[in-house]
Amino acid sequence: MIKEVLSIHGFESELIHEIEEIGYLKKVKAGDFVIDLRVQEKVIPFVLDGLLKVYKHKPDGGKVLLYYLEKGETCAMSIACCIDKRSDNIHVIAEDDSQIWMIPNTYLDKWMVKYPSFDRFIFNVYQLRFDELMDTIDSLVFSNLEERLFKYLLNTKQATGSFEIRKTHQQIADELSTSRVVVSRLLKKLELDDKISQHRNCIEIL
Amino acid sequence: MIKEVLSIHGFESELIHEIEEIGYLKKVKAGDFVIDLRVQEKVIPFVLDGLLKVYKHKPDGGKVLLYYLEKGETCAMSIACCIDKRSDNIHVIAEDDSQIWMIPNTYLDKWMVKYPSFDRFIFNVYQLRFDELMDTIDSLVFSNLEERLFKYLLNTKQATGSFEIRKTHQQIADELSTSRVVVSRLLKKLELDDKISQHRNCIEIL
DNA sequence: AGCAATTCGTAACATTTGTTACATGACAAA
DNA sequence: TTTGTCATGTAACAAATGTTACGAATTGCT
Repeated sequence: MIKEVLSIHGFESELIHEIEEIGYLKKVKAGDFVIDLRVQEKVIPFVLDGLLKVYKHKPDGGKVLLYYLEKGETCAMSIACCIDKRSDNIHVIAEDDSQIWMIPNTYLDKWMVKYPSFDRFIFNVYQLRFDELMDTIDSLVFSNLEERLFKYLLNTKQATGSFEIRKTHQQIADELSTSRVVVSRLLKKLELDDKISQHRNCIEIL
Repeated sequence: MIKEVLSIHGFESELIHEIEEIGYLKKVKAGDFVIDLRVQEKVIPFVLDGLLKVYKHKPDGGKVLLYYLEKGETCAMSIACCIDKRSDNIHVIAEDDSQIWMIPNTYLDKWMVKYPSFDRFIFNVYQLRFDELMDTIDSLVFSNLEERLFKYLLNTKQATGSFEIRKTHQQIADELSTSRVVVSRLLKKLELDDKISQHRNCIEIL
């Protein structure tokens, strides 16, 4: 499983071997905390299977979904935090049951120097997340909530690979950092516009 | 001038030499376009002197300030765009009269492979801008306009090194992607709270 | 069936932000 | 000084978003 996922990135076999040696497997259930960068030890999560969510949050409890982490991906936030030794207000939660290969941060620097493929990989991770953050900013500045909500639904469809999104209005409100009532109101509007259809605990994208 | 600025980053002397050979100086006046990533050729701007602003904008004309570029800094957006060959909706405008060393994008990849210090430098640029984008998202999601405006003023004070901000309400509105009337309203509020004092074309931070 | 908990719909209202219109004051050029 | 332009203040209103409250529908459990 690990070999298969790692080989996608064209890592040297020696690097793959090291990653196998040094990392460890973590299995989580949907909804579990994977990493809380405030308190836990610094590790890089490497998604072997499942789906994770990366949030930015405030001390007081408010939070907003930044992006999904799919199979084979890893988290630029974690890397940024590890390298800077900063404790940013980021946490990672499992969206589905997932398997994650955890790599202690102390090996990052070494591997970047030692393995060109790893250096390249980290660079690409930054590129990818940079793009996503730019899209996020775009939505936040230039879109109203209705558009932002719809983009969120499309994004979730993309990440889960399903036209049916099994979430409550409250959960969606949490991910967009707004209130349940507002989400209900806007979803109703989207439904009237025939962009979605709603069932209990489930939104279908048309 | 170039040598002095480049040496801050601990570049190898051979790299400095290459940068001197291949780049070229561009002088701009306050308000000038430095780069429009939609149309112009791909280059990396390296600020020798002055102050630049990096915007994200929409096709229809709306725009928002992402961050300032100070002396010795360069732009992660430009790099991301160059490497991806993407045309992101980014442009760079001079805040003050500035001198910029322009480096054609074709040398980026080469130098990253050839010079460890350059690879490291690019990596650090990403780190730095990542942080700024995270702060921007933080403000957009968790703050109201008044807070966002005040943070903007503090940020500008930081970048310019002056307690006096010589901008009109309209200019500020453009950078925050809102309207002049709203900015006037909120600045009045900040003035009543003794956080700033206002003069014509000038806001003083207290 | 009866009950409790969850989910969703909706109304009524408050607050924030955006828009339009116009008045006032400052400044510079003639 | 006079005139015209620009920057700011402010009112009145519109639209978007947030909040509180409550009722109806669904689900799961006993």
